[in-house]
Amino acid sequence: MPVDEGSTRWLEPEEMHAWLSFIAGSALLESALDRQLQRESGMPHAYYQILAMLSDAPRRTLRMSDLAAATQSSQSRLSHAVSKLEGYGWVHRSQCPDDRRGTLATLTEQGMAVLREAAPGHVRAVREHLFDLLTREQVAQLTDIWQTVLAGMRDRDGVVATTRTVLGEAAG
Amino acid sequence: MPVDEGSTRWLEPEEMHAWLSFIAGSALLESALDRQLQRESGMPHAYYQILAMLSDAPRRTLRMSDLAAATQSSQSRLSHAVSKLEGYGWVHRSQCPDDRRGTLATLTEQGMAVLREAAPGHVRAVREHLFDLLTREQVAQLTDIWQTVLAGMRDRDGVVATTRTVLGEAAG
DNA sequence: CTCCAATAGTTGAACGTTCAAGCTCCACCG
DNA sequence: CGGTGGAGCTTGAACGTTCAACTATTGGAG
Repeated sequence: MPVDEGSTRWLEPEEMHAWLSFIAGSALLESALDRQLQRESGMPHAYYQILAMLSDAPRRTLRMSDLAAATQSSQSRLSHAVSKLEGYGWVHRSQCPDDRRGTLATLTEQGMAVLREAAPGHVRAVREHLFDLLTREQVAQLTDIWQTVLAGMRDRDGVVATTRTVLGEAAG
Repeated sequence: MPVDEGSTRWLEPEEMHAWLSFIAGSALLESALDRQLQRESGMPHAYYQILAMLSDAPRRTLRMSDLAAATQSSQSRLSHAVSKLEGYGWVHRSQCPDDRRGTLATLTEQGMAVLREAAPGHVRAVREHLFDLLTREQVAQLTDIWQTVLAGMRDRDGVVATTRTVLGEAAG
């Protein structure tokens, strides 16, 4: 229940325009990517990200909590997702040696193969809908903007969001 | 099923960094907004957007298809959502006079009241997580980037995405 | 005028996510 | 060393979205 009344700093026209542009653009972009992946590889973008992060990790293995942080998903969401991926045979769960509460998720050979199949189409879509439309400068600006937002999150919520390193071309 | 092999233009390091930053930042931002709205006003961000768009329309009324375009949602998604909102008494459906296939959605007084209650907290969250962290210049860059993306979508898919005008301070 | 493709909207089932609860195990304090 | 708070993960139900039908209506083309 909002308390405010009177003291609200509404968005200024330029901010409102920026906000509507971002909301609209990013929603359409995300749904385009989701549809492309669903159509050509039978998985949502979120699952692709899980596979991609795993593919880039040492031994293609990550602890559930690290994988959750790397994909910006809740533990619950990740747990459900990995169950599904495990059902497909794309990911394998095992017990964490040093911490018996822990679970390790490993990308299987089959999962790797699926990812390799999916990657080119996905990258093409990302290019087509985003990077091929932007200048080098805009790419740099995009990075700065979202790094700033991420830094803000970290300051607020205490350290989270361990945006993993490169991930390279997911299917190297 | 991807065809490619060999000819894929992978993302360059700067693009990869931009991509991961954007994906992570926007996901965390969106989920922060969703949680704030759910907690303080009992509705997801998508529903807020529907109410906001209606509040800004003449007679607080929009045709379903226009409302769908304005909120970047599929007709199906909107139809389900409006059913829910109608159940709460926040939106009212009526038949379109000029086109008997059409349906009009109108924001009720009660819906307007709920939106007015929700708006300050939502705007505060948007500021806190985004605009208060960015410079004026970055706000302008953000706008340009996403307008470019939207233009790309329109070129590709043929005209869609009628990003409505201002929407003002949703609760004027 | 009659057809017929296209447009507008809805519906139900399948899917993925959130939320709250629960379980196991670790860590640390006394 | 027993106890307790918290971390790590999972589960099931509720929720919102997608997908694929399906109905009803419109706007031409012949």
